Amino acid sequence: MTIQIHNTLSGKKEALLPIEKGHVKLYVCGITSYDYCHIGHARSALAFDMIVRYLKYRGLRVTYVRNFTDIDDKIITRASEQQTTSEELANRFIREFYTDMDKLGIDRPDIEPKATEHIGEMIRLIEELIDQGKAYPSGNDVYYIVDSFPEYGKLSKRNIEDMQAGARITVNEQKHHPMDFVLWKGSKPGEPTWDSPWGPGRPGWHIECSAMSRKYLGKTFDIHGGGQDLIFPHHENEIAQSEGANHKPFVNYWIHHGFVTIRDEKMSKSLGNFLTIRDILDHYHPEILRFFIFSTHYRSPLDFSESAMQDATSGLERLYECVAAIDALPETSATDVPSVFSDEDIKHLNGAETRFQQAMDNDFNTAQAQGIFFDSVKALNRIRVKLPAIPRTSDLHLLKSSVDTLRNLANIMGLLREDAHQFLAANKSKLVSACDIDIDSIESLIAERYQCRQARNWTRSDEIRSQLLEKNIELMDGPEGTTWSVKSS
RNA sequence: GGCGGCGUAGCCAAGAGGUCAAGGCAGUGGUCUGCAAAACCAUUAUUCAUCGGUUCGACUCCGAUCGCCGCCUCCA
Repeated sequence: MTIQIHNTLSGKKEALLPIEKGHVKLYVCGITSYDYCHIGHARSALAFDMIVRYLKYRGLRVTYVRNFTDIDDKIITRASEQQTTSEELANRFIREFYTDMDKLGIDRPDIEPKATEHIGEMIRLIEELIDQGKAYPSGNDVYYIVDSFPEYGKLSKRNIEDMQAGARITVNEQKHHPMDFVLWKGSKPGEPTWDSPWGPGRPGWHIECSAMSRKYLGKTFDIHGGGQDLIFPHHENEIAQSEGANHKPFVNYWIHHGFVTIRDEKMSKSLGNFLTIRDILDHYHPEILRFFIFSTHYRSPLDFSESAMQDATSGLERLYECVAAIDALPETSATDVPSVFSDEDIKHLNGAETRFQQAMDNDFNTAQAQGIFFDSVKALNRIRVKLPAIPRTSDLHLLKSSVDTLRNLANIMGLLREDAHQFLAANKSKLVSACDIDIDSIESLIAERYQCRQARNWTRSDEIRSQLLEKNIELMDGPEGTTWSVKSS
């Protein structure tokens, strides 16, 4: 069984066959660093984090490169607005990016090149293109000759004529052809500049990825990824530059993930529906965001809403409740009682990892994989409630090893990493802070109710129950005493 | 206008030419409980936007229609 990946280039799922056996080379377009990251950036980083973890779990070596665009028009504009330099602004938001990524528990890529540290490589690549007659200087700029690359449009499945018919291309007298795109921009006074054979200037956006991927991964590598909006023009232009200069296929598999929407609209600042990662992390545990993001396949659109996050919270808590309950069980016990496992339970639990792999092999279907987690939880809970007061030791072992497997698989999506008991307690205290009552009052009411219950004073006992319920606090009487939780509205 | 994608139960979301259309959330009935909650058991789409076609057989393939979304300008 091989891993199947949906390849944007072919529009089909294809078996992943790395160029170098057992070693996948992956390049992902990272952020342009001029503002705080939003939930869409989180989805991107999370999707590739999951993909890298899964590839590694499947025994592959991965070299993962993700760049920072730290020079570009937006950065220059924002820097001047804030009366700072592009460099300071870009570095500041790279630090903020790391803060967010760390909170989300995202592993660092192996190499994180910055555009400004690879100006030389870009200039060299542009020179190669000019030498081959595929680019031309014009004014202070250098442009790529789109007509020199007959396959232009093969990734985004469009052709030059159709796009011109769209007539949304800004007129630029410097260009010989309206579809030609800039490789090097001559700088205006006051802008950051680098010396080049064409005078002082800075690189165009697309050239950095061609130059940096070639440097770190070679002329042809396995996977290139990014958001769906990058297919055109960014990735199309990268192909034109790289294949134009190298005369070799640039990338074998293109992976593009879908957008995060809010009320079914793409996030944008102009619509005012822009949510930063830190906005969300103020209200939700990072694993809840991860659970939410992985509840939909990475290529589908994902609509953010409070109620969707509420569902994700409930779902993740269900997983953690199960883990916490089994963690609380003793390690060993009597050995001579009969097992409470049914053959079906055993089959279910033992087959979980295989079914997980089948789901994930199929273009990283995390939504389906999550369903398998719940199947395991259901089996685990079913067994747990059947456990006698003194259970069979081998039953305990089987429960605990199944939970280990569950944790191990969930970890690929960055889930179930926390101590289950602590996770639930932390979530509870976060929720209770939104309620009109504090933990001490809850505890003292529970103590009072305990006395009432001892005295079989059910009237007062129920009074306390409903009194707390009004504050959204739900009581649960168990054999070990009364516990409470915050009711999800 | 061009290109791409989507339309599956109250909501979210997998699946895929052929025994029962995953799973989650919500709901209902039951077990448990002094009463509850959680958990467990049972139950909730004769049907996969609509209409045609291919096929022994389609929700899954093809075509058309309707609706929604994205890209074509910076964008994850």
